Amino acid sequence: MNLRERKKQRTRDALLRAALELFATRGYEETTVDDIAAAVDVSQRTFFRYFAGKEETAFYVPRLAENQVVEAVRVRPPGEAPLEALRRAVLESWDTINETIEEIVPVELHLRVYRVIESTPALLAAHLRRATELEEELARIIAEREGLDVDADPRPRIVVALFGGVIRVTERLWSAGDDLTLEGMRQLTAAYLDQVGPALAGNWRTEQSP
Amino acid sequence: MNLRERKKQRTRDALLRAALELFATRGYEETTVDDIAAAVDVSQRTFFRYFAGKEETAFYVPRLAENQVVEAVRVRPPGEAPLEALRRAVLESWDTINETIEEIVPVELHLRVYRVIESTPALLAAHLRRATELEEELARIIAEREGLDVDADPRPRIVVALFGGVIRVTERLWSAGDDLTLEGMRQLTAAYLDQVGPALAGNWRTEQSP
DNA sequence: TGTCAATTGTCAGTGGCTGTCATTAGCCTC
DNA sequence: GAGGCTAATGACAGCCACTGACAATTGACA
Repeated sequence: MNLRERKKQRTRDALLRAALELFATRGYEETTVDDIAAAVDVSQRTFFRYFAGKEETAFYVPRLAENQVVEAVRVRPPGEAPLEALRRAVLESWDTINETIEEIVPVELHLRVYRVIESTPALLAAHLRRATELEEELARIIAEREGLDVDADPRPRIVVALFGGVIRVTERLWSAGDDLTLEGMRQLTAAYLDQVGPALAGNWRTEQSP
Repeated sequence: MNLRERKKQRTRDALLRAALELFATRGYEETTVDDIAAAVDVSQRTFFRYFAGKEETAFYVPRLAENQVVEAVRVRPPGEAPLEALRRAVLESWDTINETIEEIVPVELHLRVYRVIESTPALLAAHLRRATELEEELARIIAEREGLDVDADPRPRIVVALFGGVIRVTERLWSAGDDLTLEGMRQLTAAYLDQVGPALAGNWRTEQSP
């Protein structure tokens, strides 16, 4: 790796870290791109040469996690039912996500930024859009597993929509709660996915939820 | 109603219509607030006194439709299963949405704008965020119907997440297709909601989807 | 070492959006 | 119906995200 390449890498890392640190402490809207650039001592223009926009820095780490989930789903044995495959893939990939994140920024910082994403309208909106793109990708993978055509059979997209919906609900509840650890998120997700069956079964009033 | 009030109403309507017309023909990003203001012959500042932002104009009509759906769910007889109540509420309220829209703008214009929303990243993101807020509201209504506590029992949110997910899928498919009528949307939604059961049932490979 | 190409900084400009203040226009009372 | 009051508007200045263009710098490589 060149000196040039190394320098670029260092600038990129520095910008990313400075941005996330500022978002986590001061808030997203309260942080200007000039602030970030100044923290790393480069021009504002240089920031935009590394990131397409302020948003991109906030979603850099989450994107890594998402990619990992997609890979995990791809690798699931084809015998499993779709929802089961999705369930195992998330829970499993979150067991190893820690290291992936820590290579870039402290996990603790990432979790604080995650909370900022959930509580900042503009970021939440962007997050949800990314999520639907992810769902489309997952639907295609599921369809392929089952030997179906995504555009002809609604079922892959429906299952993925259900799954994605549950994930979003847990994300929101987790970020609003006070157990802001990866383990807490994992448990909440597992618990909610366990409730999918009961939620879709007959009469709720006859049986209490655990 | 005052002359003053009437004038305000006319300005608001004119701004809204001008905005939607421009979005539908030229595109959202290609339309500046100055363009909209100029079309109505008011200052840009005045535009921002009527609407919080450019986005708000794009979502004015959709918000009317959403409110109608929420009301329809509220009014559903408590005997119905949650998912069934949601299903009937949407399909039913879409039967009468036509008139509600036409009071503000031509339905045809609204449908064109809707397509712009789905194909413009920034608008799609905002739309999805609004949708999750709507889902939260629906979850509370469902919970109340069933005599449950939304924050203690995951099932209301899960059902609503599934429902919302299916709606989003159909919205996307509809706007990407070529039958851009309310009736087409209605049928697509009904068809997809009918597939929820099959999608969640056992082995997809044994039974073909209709 | 000198040449070439990539990286960066500077500057100017656009578009969304906000605060401020003076002007205008409808409203209401005497 | 004149005049004072208040709400609506316009004009202006400014912030922030983002982009294009061009010049200056800096690493790469012969």
